[in-house]
Amino acid sequence: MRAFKELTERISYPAVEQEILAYWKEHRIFEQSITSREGKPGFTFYEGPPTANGRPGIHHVMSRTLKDLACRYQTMRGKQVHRKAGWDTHGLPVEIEVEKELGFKHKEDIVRYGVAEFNKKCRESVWKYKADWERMTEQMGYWVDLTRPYVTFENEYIESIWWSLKRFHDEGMIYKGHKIQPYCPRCETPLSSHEVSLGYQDVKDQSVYVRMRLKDEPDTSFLVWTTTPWTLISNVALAVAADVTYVKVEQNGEKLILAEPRLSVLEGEYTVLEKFPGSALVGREYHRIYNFHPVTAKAFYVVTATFVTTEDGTGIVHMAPAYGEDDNQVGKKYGLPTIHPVNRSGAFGPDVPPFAGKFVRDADMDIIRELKERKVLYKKEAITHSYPHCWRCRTPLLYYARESWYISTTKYAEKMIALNKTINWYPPEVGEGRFGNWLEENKDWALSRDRFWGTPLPIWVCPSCKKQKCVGSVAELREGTGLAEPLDLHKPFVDAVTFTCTCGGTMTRTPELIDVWFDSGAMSFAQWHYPFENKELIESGEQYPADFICEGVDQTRGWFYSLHAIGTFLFGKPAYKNLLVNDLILDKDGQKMSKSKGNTVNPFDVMAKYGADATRWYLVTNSPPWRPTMFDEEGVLEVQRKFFGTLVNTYAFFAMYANIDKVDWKAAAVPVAERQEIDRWILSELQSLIGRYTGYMAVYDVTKAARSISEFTIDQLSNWYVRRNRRRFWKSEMGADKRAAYQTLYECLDTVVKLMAPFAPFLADEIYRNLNSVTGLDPAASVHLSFMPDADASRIDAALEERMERAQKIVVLVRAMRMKANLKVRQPLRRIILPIADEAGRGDVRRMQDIILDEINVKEIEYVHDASGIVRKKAKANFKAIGPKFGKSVQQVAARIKDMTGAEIATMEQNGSVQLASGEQTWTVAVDDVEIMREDIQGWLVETDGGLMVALDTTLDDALVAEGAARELVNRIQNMRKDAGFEITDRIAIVYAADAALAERLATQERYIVTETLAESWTAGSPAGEHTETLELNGGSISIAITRMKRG
RNA sequence: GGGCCUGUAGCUCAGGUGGUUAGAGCGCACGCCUGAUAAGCGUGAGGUCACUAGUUCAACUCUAGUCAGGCCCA
Repeated sequence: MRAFKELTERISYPAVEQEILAYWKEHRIFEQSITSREGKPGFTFYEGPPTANGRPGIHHVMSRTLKDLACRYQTMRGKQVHRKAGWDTHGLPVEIEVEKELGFKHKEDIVRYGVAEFNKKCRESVWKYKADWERMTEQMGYWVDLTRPYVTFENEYIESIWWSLKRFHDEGMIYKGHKIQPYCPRCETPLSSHEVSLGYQDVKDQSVYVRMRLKDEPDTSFLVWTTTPWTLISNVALAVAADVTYVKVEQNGEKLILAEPRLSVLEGEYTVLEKFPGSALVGREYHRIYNFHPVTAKAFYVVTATFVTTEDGTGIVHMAPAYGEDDNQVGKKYGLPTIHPVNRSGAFGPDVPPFAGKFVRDADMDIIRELKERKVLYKKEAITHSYPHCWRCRTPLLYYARESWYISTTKYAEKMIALNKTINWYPPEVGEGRFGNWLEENKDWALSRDRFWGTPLPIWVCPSCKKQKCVGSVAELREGTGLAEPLDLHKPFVDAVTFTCTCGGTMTRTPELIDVWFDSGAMSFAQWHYPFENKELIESGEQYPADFICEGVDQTRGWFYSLHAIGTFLFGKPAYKNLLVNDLILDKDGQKMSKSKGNTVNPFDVMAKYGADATRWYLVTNSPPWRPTMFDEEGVLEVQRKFFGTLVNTYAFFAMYANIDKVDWKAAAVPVAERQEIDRWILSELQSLIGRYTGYMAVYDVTKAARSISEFTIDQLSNWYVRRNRRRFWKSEMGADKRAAYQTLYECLDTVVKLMAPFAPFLADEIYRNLNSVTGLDPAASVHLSFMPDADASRIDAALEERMERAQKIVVLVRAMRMKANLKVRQPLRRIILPIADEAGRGDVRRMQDIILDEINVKEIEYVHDASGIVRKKAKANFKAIGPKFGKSVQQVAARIKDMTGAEIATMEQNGSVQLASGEQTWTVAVDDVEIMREDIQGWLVETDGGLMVALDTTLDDALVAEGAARELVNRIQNMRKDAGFEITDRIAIVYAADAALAERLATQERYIVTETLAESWTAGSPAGEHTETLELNGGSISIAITRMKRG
């Protein structure tokens, strides 16, 4: 017969995990977890593709744990869960990496170097940290098919994207337009709004207050504030708020106009001359402060605008329509001219001679100096504000009017909003609030990028008739001329292809690429090369939509949006049904992790130290995933010690005795009804646990699901069931009772391990296989191939659970009293007294009596009747009941209830209600309106908990004292045995010398002492030898010597 | 400036359809157990449930506002 593997709590988790990984690999458990569910309902999961040219961090372990556990859980529920890995391979991050490598500073460097060669480098660079990613994925136990991933740069993937773009194009959803766009001068490309959102940073800028002199009022100036001095060169108007009060003040001989609430910006003394509303300023003209550009339209006057606030600045906002969305709107409204003297790399052109060739933000200081010399500058002030930066190269963005291709997402924003309401967001507020609001304010998707490494925008344009052709497949591309082989759908190869236009012109491809977010958002179908292959998969609904996706909250406007926007348009359905959001991982002090702060956590280190399971368990249980998690290594250690340690210990206890007893697992199960009450109790608790767990998992509350497992394991299974039942396992004869104990504990372990398997896949499998490889009760080769148990309501005995809880409470109360009376548990006591009136209540406790008495080392329970008069009772108002009943007078009633006499309480208990009079008033108070507190028993040590009361008889007689002393002595002798290094089976001889009184006392306990310590003799004499000790016991003194008997 | 979230014990977090003794773990103090034993367990101290107003017989819980922190967007 095979024996259970005897784990110890000194198990090396990382080492066990390595063994399990090898086992999984050898037996292809992951593959089996999918193939074994062939023909079963599917659970569709989409992997959000990471970029493999950055190192994986601890936050990736977080989101991958969540993804993994959801998929493992569904597999164990019998679903077939395909998980295709994916890699995001295009875009600026890759280009920037290569540019750095090649030492490039500007975009032209790439053109000089050669686009073909550059893209070849990008294609290689993408995989820079692939090995790290794969190692992390494997080690943490993230099951995903890495052998057949989707890769966004592959021709098939791009072809699918092109197919989708053609759908957009054919329906007139793609247009070319001008908009103010965030633009990265270093990368020389506009950024989409979701890219911008990735790069907000606090920066220190110089803000300036400048004077703009009124044309018709000498010595009077508008005081204007801006944080971007370089845009002053392009100023064409000023904006004020119509309904804000403005003032004209005199200061040092000049007059200034500004908003009244902003007077605090003035330096020094001033006198207010006039007050007027902003509307009074409309149309007033001023002298421009720079004259580089002639203008033809009317300009340099005051307008009103709603976005002007008095939060900062002066309440007078300078307008440069080329450089701001608001400014642009105002410019359009009033027909203002646009002055745009900045080139593609963000430098001033030759039309601004003093600053020509200078990067605009670098020109700020020069401009300020120059304005100061001309006395235009009133003052300057450093301000720190949040400003968007390029999400990759960290260059501050500029806002320009630029030409770009757009997708008209606004045309179907309503549909996106409607479909979003069908998606289950966890937590819901991200979907309703953050994502919902984003959809409500939907703007057209700026699709194009002026870069090199990415999916080319497959639109060809005829230069003569402007006709557009969108290519939607490779076959279509081949209809053109100039396509090189082998096929590569990237620049510059696709640029070489031309088509002959119906007008006879030669159509060439528009040079832009598309936003990488479109790449990843297209994965729902492009991962299957739809519609060129796998048409069925998508159209049958098997792989679209996803049942589940899970990423960081930063993806709200990124991947969550692009999936949704593309899916809604193409398929008219949402791309996913359930979405679990996870938030940031901070360091243990709540600081954001960053390389510069040096507070990042290396996932490999943590896993090497504590194992993947503990790391995963910690990340999931520490706080709900959608809340920021503070990562503290101490916490991982605690998981290991508390939960894993207890579980392993419980298993080890089971394995040790099961091996000794050679339990026959083929024997029929002892019917649950015939098992001891405590067995039925833990099995009932187990079913309740399954029920709770399943409920939590159904709503992706993985934190509560996992916490409920460890609470059960630690508090109920280990600290109560096992502790209370140890003796049953020691008992030598194997009977029905012992078998029941084994079967009960086995079932608990087996079930707990299944429940925890999605979270801690290694340890769960270790224990599962240790159990089932011996018993053969569950034949799966791995817990991950087995099935999740369902809660069996018929096995839940709520009354029993309640009884046990009561017993546990009584134990706690007695322990507290022992503590107060300074009576250690080793000292047996005569009795506790429980005032319980009704026979049913007494019966409940009686059924738990043995457990209670044994646990607290007390001889008996005495039940007293409340009416016996020794129990002093107090009444307390039950506000929930009397609140609605008495309304405003509730406080008076409550006060009266508090003063109820013993007689009144007795009357009420007898009749069900009682009349209470107070002053003029009389109320009828029913039993349910009142909580009866047992307060005291005359002359007894008492503890209460709610309605429960326990009194402890602390009187000691000689017999009890003797028993206590014997127990104490046994303990000391056992410790001496241990210190002496004796085997637990060694026999010993004891020689003792004690005070007369003590000796007499111990004489009655000789038999007990001898049995417990495996002593063959207990002799009065002169203790001597190697193992001798003297101790104080019950005020007496005793010396003891122990010697090991010869074996034989 | 807007949206969403958070603010409960020294720390990390629970909780409550509003009901008068607000919970756990860690840490701390004290102690216990010992045939799961380089583990385990208990008892205790520790909280004006961020602040202010309102609704209510009753607010830590609901409402409004304020303050602080986080994320996202301007």
